[in-house]
Amino acid sequence: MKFEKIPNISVDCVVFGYDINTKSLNVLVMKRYLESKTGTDVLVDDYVLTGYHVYEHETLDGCATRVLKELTGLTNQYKKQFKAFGNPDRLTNEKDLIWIENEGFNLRTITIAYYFLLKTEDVDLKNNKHQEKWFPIKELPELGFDHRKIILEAYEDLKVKCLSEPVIFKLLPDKFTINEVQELYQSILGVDFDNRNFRRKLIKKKYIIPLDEKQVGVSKKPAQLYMFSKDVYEKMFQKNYLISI
Amino acid sequence: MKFEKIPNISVDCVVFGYDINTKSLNVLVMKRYLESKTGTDVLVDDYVLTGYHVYEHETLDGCATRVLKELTGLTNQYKKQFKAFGNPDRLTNEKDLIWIENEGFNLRTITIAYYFLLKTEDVDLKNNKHQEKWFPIKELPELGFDHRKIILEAYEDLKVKCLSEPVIFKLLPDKFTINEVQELYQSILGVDFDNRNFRRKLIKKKYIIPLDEKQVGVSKKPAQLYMFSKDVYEKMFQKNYLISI
DNA sequence: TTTATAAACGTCATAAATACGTTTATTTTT
DNA sequence: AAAAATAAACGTATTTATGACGTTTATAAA
Repeated sequence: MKFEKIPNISVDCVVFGYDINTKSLNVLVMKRYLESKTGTDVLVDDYVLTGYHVYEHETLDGCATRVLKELTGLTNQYKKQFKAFGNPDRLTNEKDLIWIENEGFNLRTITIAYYFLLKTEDVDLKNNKHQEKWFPIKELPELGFDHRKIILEAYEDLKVKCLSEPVIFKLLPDKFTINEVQELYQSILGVDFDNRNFRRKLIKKKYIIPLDEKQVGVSKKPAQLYMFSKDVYEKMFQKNYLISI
Repeated sequence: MKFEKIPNISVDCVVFGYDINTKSLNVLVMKRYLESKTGTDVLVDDYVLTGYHVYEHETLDGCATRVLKELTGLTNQYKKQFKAFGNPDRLTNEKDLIWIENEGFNLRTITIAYYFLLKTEDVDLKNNKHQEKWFPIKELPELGFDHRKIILEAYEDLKVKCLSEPVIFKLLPDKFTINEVQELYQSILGVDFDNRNFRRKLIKKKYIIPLDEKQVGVSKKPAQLYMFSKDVYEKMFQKNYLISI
C-alpha cells in the first residue's frame, strides 16, 4: 500500500552542484539508455533528470527528498519546488515515445519540479549504477523528455532567488573567501562585479563573519576566511519593502 | 476524448481583485454547500477556490485560463502558476471527506495552483450560479480543503512579486493617480510609505506617464492621472543584478 | 633580497533613500 | 465673494549606497 505509485504524477529534481575548484555550476543528470530487442542498435542514448513517481502516501516534498537521497545519499539539502510541468505535448519526441512504450509510462504525466543546491564535492559518484554525471550548466548534454527546459527554468529561478536571498551559501563550503562568493555570483549570473565594491558590500553585512583563519596551501597571499551566520541573518532581517520596479 | 478528465490532477485559481474604491485586495471564492439526503441538516457550508480537473488534452495554463473564463467571463488576465499542492493529508478534514464521498473525487488529488490579478469591478457577479463572492484577503471566510493555505501562499508570492516587477498595474485601472498606486502597495504589503518620497520615486520612472487629464468628481484638489507603459518598461529594462541580500 | 601577484584597503563623485517642511489648487463653508 | 479646509504637489537637507577607479600589503616563488 505504501509503495503504490500514483500513475501520472512524478517529481523531477534539478540538482545544482557548485565545484569551487573549477568554479563551475553543474547539474547532475543520469544516463537514459535503451537498446533494440535484437541488440543491433541503440534506440535511446541521452541524459535525463532524476525523478520518480510519487507514492500514494508520500508528500511531494518527501518524494523530492527521497529522490535526492537515492541519487546522492544526501539529506537535509536546500530544495525548492519551483514549477509543475504538465503540458500534453511534453513527451512527444521520437526517443521519448520509444522509451515510454518500453517502460510503460503514462503518456500524460505531470511532473512537479524541484531544484536542490549543494556542493559537487559532497556527492560521491563512485558506485553510480545509473551513470550519473555532472555537466556544467552552460554545457548540457542531449537531454530526454522536456528536461532541458526544466533545467533552464530552474536556472532562471535560481538567478532571481540568489539576488534576494542568501541561498548562494548553500553552494559554498562552510568557510569561504569573499572572492569565492564573488566568483559564484558571477558564475550564476554571468556578469562581472568590481571586486573592491563587491568586497566592501559583503563585508559590511553583520551575518558575514570573519574567522580567525586564513587559506592554506595557496601560492599567493592567503585570503581571509568567512562564514555565513543563518542565525544573525534571520535575527536582523527585517523586510525592507524596497520597491525596485 | 477531448473532454476526458485526468482523474487526480486539478488546477485551482486564486483570483485577486483590487477594489479601488474600498481600497481592498479581495479574493474570489465560491460557495460549497451540501445538505444531507433527508434534507434535515447542512453537511457542508463553506467556501472554496474555483478549480477544475485538467482535461486529457489541455495544458495546465490553458486549464487555468478556462477556469477563470467560466468563472468571470474574462480572458487575457495576468496569471501565474505559483505552486503545486499534493500532500496526502490535504483533503482529510471531516467536511472535505463528506464532500469527496458525495462528489466522487479521488482522495489523492494534486492541484496546480495559479493566481490571477485583475480589477474587482471587471467581474460581473450578477448571474453567479455558484454564489461566487469577494472577500478581503484579511477577512477570509471558512474555506474548504487546503484552500486557505493556498490563498495565503499565493498572497506571499504576490508580495514578493510586486516588489520586483510592475504587476501592481494589473490590479489598477488604466488611468490612476500616484496616491492610488501608493495605497495599493500599502494594502498589499501592509506597510506605510512616506507619500512625498513615494511620489518622487514613482514620477521619476519613464514608464509612468502623466496624462493630460485630472480626476473628476472629487471634492478636493483633483489629482493628476497617469498610465503605465508596458512598452517603455520593457524597452528600457536592463537587468541590474543588484544583490540585495 | 627581489619579484610577482592575489588580497585588501582607500577615495571621490554620483545617485538613491530618508525624514521632514512648504506651497498650491480645488471644493466647501461662511 | 472671502475664508476655511484639505488633498495634491513640490522642496530641501542629511544620510547612505553605488560605481569607478588608485594604492598598499602579505605571501610564495624566483
